[in-house]
Amino acid sequence: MNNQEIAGVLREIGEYLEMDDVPFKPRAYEKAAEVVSGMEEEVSEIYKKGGIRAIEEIPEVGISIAEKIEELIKTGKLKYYEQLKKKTPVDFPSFVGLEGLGPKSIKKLYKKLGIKNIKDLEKAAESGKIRKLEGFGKKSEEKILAGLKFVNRSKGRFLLGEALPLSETVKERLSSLAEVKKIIIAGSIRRRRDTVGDMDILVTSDNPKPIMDRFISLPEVARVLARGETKSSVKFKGGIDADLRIVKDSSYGAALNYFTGSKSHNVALRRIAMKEGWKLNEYGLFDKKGKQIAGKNEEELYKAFGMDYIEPELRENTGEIEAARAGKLPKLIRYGDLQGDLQVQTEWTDGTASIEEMAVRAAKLGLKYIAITDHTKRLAMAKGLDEKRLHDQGKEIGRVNSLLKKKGVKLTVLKGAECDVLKDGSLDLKNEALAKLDVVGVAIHSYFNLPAAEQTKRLKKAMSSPHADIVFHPTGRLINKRAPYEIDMDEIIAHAKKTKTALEADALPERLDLSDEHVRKCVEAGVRLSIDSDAHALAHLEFLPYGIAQARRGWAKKKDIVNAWPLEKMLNLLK
DNA sequence: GCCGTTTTCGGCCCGACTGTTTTCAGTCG
Repeated sequence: MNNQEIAGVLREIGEYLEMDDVPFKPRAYEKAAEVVSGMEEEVSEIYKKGGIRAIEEIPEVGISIAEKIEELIKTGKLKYYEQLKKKTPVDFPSFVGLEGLGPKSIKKLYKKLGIKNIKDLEKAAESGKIRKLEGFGKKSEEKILAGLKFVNRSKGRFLLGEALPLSETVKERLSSLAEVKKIIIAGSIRRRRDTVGDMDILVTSDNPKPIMDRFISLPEVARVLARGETKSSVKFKGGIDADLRIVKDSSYGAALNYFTGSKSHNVALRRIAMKEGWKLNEYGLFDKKGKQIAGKNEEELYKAFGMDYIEPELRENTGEIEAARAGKLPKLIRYGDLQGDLQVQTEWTDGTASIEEMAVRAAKLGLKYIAITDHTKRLAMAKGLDEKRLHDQGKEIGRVNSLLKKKGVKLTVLKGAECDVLKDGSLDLKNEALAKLDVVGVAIHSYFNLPAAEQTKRLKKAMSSPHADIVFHPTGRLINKRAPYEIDMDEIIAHAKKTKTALEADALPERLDLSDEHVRKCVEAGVRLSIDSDAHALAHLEFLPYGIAQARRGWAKKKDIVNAWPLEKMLNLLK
């Protein structure tokens, strides 16, 4: 049983308990489910290694939930869950994505109309049975029918690479209104999570009405979910939901902090406020007498808590609060800190632009060097380079470098390759060819389904090559499309340290491997990272900030990133 | 049911919006 399945059962138990108005327990199960579903390591593996004791070590999991997880792992079933399900046999997962229906309403619909799943619900709504129910009405029925049309479109999370540009568009459209004083995109987009569930927009104004009017009638809006004086919610045509909140300027910092989250970061701050006898909400930080202590801006807010300013990317309640109190937050790599890009493909293989075009664009973006890393011969589909063509490409790179020099462009093009890792872990090109390159990335493009032990061994062997400088896209995931291949990342990180191989934080928005957690482990282990665009076209060179964002989320500093160093120093850091 | 600078009991974040209500419950983030 995998983490998502375990989390699903825990979440459902929470819903059943909520249904019966059980106090506090629903939140406990919900929190445990959230933690389990967000874990990198399989709980079943943790159990295998350390038994029930190790499961109890998981945050938000105590003895009682640990026992239930143990039963799930051992038998694939859970008696407690089955009893709850027997009592109220509703199919909770089928209701996911339908707004406005929680456990209480679902229970009522089951008790009164025998509705068990979303199909039953649709029938009942269409035949007008719901509007007659006590506590429901005509509007509730209409809302359900309208919601049903969107259920399948809005499942799952969205790529940061989709949500961020859309949020910029919305921001621009609203900024033109004279009533808008400040406008900023908050939420998980501001924290730069690799995927986001929705879009949070914060505006300060003394006259919210015209802003709300404009917001709910934006051309991107498919449906208005709620509309109030200070808060409105819409669903955009692409399926993503967006909330707009409007507060007074004096509450800007508190509101921004509140709407940036994460939820658990906010809860932790509020706990601290409570201990001081203060109150923290989206309008400010208030003392016992209700007098505002802070809230105009975030810097002031954190200062009032005796903390250094915490960058949004760190606000996940994973130690940043303690570090900020102790003055020990890392000085994160900044968005302009990269000097080069070490993974760039061209028309020599599956890219669309020439070496020269890529170089000129990269220089325009302020980079000082790029490595041309086309695919190698095993990837025949992508016209992978053999030793001969790689040699020819080297000559072309020489020509481009002298041309750039003549033109006064201050950028160096490096010779490289994205060398394919064969099934047995050996590399696709001869050592003599690899030895002539400045930068060798190694990458897995085949046999994604090997068992973890074998896949780990395979990649470790590739990393042991004296020429392997960087592991490109080291998890192989495509977000929402392809799971990462099974690999023991802890072992890979340890081997990277031993062999002085860098791991790549791939900046392509649908890849973004490594995850923030991986980055943090690398940083703690002293393993260097490279942040590369993995560009296959000119426009892709602009993806680098997405990679920087994940590195920041993993607490990476400038010195942890090989391509944040000047050219000479960077080359020295490679093997 | 979990957690602990409140540490084995007694707390548990806080507020907006909606719809069906005459004062509030449910849902959401």
